[in-house]
Amino acid sequence: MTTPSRRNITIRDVARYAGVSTATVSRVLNGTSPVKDDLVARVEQAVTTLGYRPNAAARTLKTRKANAIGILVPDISNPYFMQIIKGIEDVMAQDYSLLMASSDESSKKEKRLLNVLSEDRIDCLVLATAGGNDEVIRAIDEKRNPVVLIDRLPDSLANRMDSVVEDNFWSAYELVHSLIRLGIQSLGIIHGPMSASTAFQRASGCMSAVRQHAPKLRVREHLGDYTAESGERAVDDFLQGESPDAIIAMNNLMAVGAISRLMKRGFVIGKDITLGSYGAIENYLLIDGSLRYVEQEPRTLGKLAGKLVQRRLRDPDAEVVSHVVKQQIVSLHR
Amino acid sequence: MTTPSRRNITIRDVARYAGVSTATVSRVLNGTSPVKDDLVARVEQAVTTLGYRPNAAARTLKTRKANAIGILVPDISNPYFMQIIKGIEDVMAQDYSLLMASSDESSKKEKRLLNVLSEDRIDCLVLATAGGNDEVIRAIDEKRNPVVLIDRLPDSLANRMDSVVEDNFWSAYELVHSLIRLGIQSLGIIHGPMSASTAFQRASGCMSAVRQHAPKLRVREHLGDYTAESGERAVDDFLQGESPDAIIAMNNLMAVGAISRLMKRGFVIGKDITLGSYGAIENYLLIDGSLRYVEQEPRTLGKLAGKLVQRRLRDPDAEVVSHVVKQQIVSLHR
DNA sequence: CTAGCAGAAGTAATCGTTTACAATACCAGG
DNA sequence: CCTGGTATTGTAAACGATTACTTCTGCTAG
Repeated sequence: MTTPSRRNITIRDVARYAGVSTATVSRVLNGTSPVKDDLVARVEQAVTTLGYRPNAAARTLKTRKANAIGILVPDISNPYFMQIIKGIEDVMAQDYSLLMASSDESSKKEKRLLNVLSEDRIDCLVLATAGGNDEVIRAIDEKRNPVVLIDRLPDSLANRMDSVVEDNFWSAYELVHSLIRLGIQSLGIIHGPMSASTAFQRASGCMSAVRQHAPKLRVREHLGDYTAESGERAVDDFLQGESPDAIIAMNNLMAVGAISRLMKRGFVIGKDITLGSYGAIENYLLIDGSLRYVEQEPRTLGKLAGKLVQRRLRDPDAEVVSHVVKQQIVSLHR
Repeated sequence: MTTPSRRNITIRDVARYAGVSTATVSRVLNGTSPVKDDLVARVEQAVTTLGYRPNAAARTLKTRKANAIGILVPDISNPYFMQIIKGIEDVMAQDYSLLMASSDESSKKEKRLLNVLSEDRIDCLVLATAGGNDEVIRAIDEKRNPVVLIDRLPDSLANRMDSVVEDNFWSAYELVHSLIRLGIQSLGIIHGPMSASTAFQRASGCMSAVRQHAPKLRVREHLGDYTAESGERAVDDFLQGESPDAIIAMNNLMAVGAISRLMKRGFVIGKDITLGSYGAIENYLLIDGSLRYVEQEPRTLGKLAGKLVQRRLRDPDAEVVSHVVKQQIVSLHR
């Protein structure tokens, strides 16, 4: 019905109803200092009968604690980030609300969201940056509230704030290396957008493995943007010429796009062509064919980030921590 | 670094720096009333050099507008709800922050989150309820801020607040009907948890179709909980006895579980057994085999919800709107 | 018997905005 | 040159909590 009855019940109403002062009500509610049992009872009574709920804005204004943490990721519909968020939730959600936003891999949108989030509505920001906002981010971390970087770590921010990232270089290196050991002669690599630090590091890892272990490997590269569509386009691109022995996609979504395109074109994955992916693919167990991928464990990563947040909130001056988590290379067969 | 320099820049600092009153600064910032050009310039100058950001809590306290909307769903990692959120974002995100939370299909957790969200931190709540909190929800809608129900619509809340739901009964009916027309003799149905209104309505639809079109159909039912694991258990359950001609799962995740289990057991979907699902399955195009499902279009649903939110915010006393969107039955073959 | 103190409750200032209201300046008409 | 209006700007009171500080008990120890 959404009826009026505007003007909410305030702590004053409760105080009046219980015949005590607002200070006492506040103390009962927060347990900040002892209150006689009978008064406690009267206050609690009043709270429930009036249906009082404290006003978060007022409390935040006064205490400078928002009891919320912000999470800003490039693509909230990507299961990878979703799992990270779940991980953070695992650790934080009892005491904090999570304010989430998605930049859609756009620096501009990210900037807008960063500005909104830094209007004192959160206590800490967990951020996987789309890139291009290093200055703003640094300013937020220094002036507003601590930032914990996840997944993406631009050089200019490294060691200036807490972070949890993967060993992208190493994992990509190992992934390519493992394909090389299979004896492939040609390889197609689908890169992510170079504005993302992960894409850049993974690309370096790939190239390094090639240089070191198979300098004569015929490599073709396609610059994607971490979306499934760009994975499809990459495959179309590669299949223009002689089809490569193997294709690797530098994130899960592009791998999905690639697989779907390959299957549509009649390839049997793991037989006609070898496929590698940085990151697991949801429901991949449903597919016939084999896949080699870097196992990312985003939920663990999220938990780590959550712990860093807690630590940082507890002690704002603790020294900066940078976690670099190592991944496994996994082979899946059916 | 997270250095101190605590005490943020306030509107007072800006006013002082620009040599005007706080009222003028506020007016420049919000464009609420005309200000002479030179003052505007000086204020803007001050804002940028000082790096001023308004304090959202103070503004919310004063204006009673949080510029945020809350979204509470039973499972934020389910792509279905994720797409709904995307849809809401499409419509709302320019002007509002989205505060999201997941109840994990638990009434208790939902209640806690409802309480937190209703502490005046949002202007409107979009809710897919896990069930069991009808009273609390009604109170929030009446006393705190408007609620728009999505996906789930408990009877006791129908017509009391805005809603966007699917025609669950009809869709489930049609899905079963379409299988019956294939000439199946036996059917396994994997239900969702009856605390969810959708599960109940879908179950009714299924049963009604059976009664009406194939009263002699051998039906077996399994009570799941909308998770993939429960889909797997259901298949195990069904395969204890004589395996049914067809199995349908009443949501996407349970269908994923069922498919995965069936494939593991060597069934070729669409050949050895017919599969139906309420809701599409991400990346299903990757699978060999055919599937018949109810196409849900969650993103559209989210957009509709977003529009209702906007309308409700514009006019709190507008009459209650209930959208019931119809679905298509889709057949997918490979 | 009273000073002193601890415990419990109340008073009122404060957080950073917005905005009703007051004040001021400027200008035209008489 | 004064009056009344309009256009800007300023002053200060809210919004609803928390909390430093004050006040008021009642009790104990000297």
